[in-house]
Amino acid sequence: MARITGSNGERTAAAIRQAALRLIHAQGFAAMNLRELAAAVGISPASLYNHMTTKQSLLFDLMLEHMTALLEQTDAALAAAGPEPLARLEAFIGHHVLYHLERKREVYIANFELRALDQPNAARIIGMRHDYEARLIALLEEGTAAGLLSLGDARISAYAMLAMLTGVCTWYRVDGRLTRQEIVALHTRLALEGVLRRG
Amino acid sequence: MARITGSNGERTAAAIRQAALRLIHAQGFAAMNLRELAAAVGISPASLYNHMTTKQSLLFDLMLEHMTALLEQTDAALAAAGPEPLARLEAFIGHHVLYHLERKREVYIANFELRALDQPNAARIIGMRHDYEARLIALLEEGTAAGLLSLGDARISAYAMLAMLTGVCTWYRVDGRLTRQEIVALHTRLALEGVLRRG
Amino acid sequence: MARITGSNGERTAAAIRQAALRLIHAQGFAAMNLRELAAAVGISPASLYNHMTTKQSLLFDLMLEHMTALLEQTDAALAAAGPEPLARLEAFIGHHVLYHLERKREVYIANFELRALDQPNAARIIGMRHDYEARLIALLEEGTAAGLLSLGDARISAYAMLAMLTGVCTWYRVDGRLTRQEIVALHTRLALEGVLRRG
Amino acid sequence: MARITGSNGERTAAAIRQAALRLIHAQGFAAMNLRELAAAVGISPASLYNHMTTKQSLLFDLMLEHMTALLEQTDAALAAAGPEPLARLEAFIGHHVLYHLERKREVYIANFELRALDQPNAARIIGMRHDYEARLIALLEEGTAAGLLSLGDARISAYAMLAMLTGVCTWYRVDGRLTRQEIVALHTRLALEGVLRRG
DNA sequence: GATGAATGAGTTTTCATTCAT
DNA sequence: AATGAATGAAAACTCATTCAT
Repeated sequence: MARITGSNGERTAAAIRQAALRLIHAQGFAAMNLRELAAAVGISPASLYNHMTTKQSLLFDLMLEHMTALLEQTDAALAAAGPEPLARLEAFIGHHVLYHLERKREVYIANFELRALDQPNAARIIGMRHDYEARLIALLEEGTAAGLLSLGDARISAYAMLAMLTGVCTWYRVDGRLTRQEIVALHTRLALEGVLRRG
Repeated sequence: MARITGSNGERTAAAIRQAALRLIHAQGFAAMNLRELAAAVGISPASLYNHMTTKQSLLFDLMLEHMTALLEQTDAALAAAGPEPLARLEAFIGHHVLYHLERKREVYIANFELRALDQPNAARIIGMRHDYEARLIALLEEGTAAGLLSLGDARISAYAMLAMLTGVCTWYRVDGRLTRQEIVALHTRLALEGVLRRG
Repeated sequence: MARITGSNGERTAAAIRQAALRLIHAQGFAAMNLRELAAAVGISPASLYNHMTTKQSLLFDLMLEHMTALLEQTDAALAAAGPEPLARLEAFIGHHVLYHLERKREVYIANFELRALDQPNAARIIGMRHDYEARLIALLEEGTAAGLLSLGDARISAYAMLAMLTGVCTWYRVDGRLTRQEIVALHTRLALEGVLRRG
Repeated sequence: MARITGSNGERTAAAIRQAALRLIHAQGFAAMNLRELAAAVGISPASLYNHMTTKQSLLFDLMLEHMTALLEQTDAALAAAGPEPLARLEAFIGHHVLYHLERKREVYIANFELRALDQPNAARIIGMRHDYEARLIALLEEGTAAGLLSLGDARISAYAMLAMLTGVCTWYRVDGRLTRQEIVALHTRLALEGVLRRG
């Protein structure tokens, strides 16, 4: 008999993912233990294994889901932005900041728990991250080619911009002083001013 | 009779600190185990305890030494820069990047292993970090008051700048393509352009 | 679905308690290690922790169970003895000796491992022991008030009697020369003669 | 060059013995560690080994010294008491109580840390203890032969008396309510009444 | 799908002891 | 006689994982 969508099993699996995101973000993957995770979900440690294969695979699944979503949504945002280089760069920045505000835990984990991944898993995530960085580098090069930007070095500039824009994950609080739009605007300016070519 | 300076004891203690920096940076504090650390130093795990009290205190000592040095050296750099707001801001940025290039492991650890500290220890380090951030915020405010800068928000701008400038720790390699001076120059421009007031 | 009574879990827990009594009695709490205990039960050291929280709590549980039983059974024996002071004193002595013959290990542990308990745990057991001593002191005072006993000091006499009567734990063997009844009779006489008032 | 009596070495050795008595009595031999002992004496753990060979031998030496003194002093007390059986029994009891009041820690240790001794050491101390018990058993048998005492069983009576008389170690405080003479008198009566033959 | 019980391998830390100085 | 540093062995306890039910 087929189980209906949102069945107990699926709900438990989702709860595990949510709790894992919270705990890994708060304590780090190595410091999170499965007893805690199980307790946070309200099941026994043994039951966790009905929904995941190993602790390692749980981490990998979380990261993979995040990187996949990030790449897809970024491509969608760029597609919607049209062909103009500056508009595309702004679209990238805007999407990056918004996504990072909304999914700061996934982002943090994907950035800082890479070292906790086994080799094949790590390689896969690193590859996706390179893909992502490549999109920004390409945008910077397009802009430079179009005479709109001026940079010392496209790769290093891209890294610096990503570090800055990703920094929001560190301090953002949903109930903070600034609205998301203000944060996006502020960061867009901070990022763009550093690369715009001046008359 | 006093032991000679540079005795085996002191050398061992220094070797432990160096190895700990390397291992914690590479794997994270929770994932580093004391067997590994001892092996890296060439002593037995038990001998570690002739030079530290607990694993936790080792981490704290490493962080405290770093934050103390960072604050002292920053103050020295600002003192040397004289009174001019822009010169002072540039001095801060330049020192920050250089320090972070040279001590990327300490920096990385101090940023990402805060969660591994016990409460009282964490509070102390967080306090020092606030002191550091406060210096940049003050510089931004001085510059704004002097009509030289224009920012959306001093605190958020400071955070964004620090995130960007600290990002070098992530990818910097001693034998990389760019010289330190190039990296400093590149980041100084990226950071300053975002906040300078335009005619 | 509820687990059946006497399940493996309960049986294991009981086996741990029995083995712990034996080992602590033979070697002392500090000298007993959990490897030995686990081996005696036939499980791995890690499995011990499915049935206890810490080594310390194991000791406390053992002592608490014993003191609770001792107080309850003593009260039952006194209740059964009726109101006559001498009969009550004899009932106390008889019960004390029999209980101590039967549970010599618990008694020994409760007497000599108090120092191994953490402060709050120790205070609780010491309180129960005072309750027990208070019952004998009260009996001695009743007997004195009724003109049946004559003592130098009720408290010291009670301590001396308890020391003597508890001494059986030191040398008693189930297969020894004397029957329990003989041992009880002998000690009742030794104890009573020292306090009876004479014509 | 010969060292003068009371030299530093001897004083340290004596301090170690005193501190060891205190710590073993308070915590038990297995629970006392040599770091603590060294700290109590004010030297380093390594220095302990200039005055003892092993932790085990320290315990044995303490016990041996005590048992030797106990046997010698008992014999002296009996010799002084003359030939009369009751006088000798009283002398034994009086001496036992006084000695146990004065050296309660040695006594306690000798009684309860036997299990911590290695086999050959344990056998030697147990032998001396049997010698001591034999003296009381002999006194009880002499008294019975002389028609002065009446006992159910000389050995068990001796054990019970020793347990009672040794009990003072448990609660005696130098600054307590009763004088030593009162404690001796009280225990002499408690012990004798239980065994005296009645017309 | 859930779980109590079990476990091998590992963790940090302690300990008695040694030894060069 | 004293000690800082070192250490093998062991301690209590934790952890991810398994499995019968």
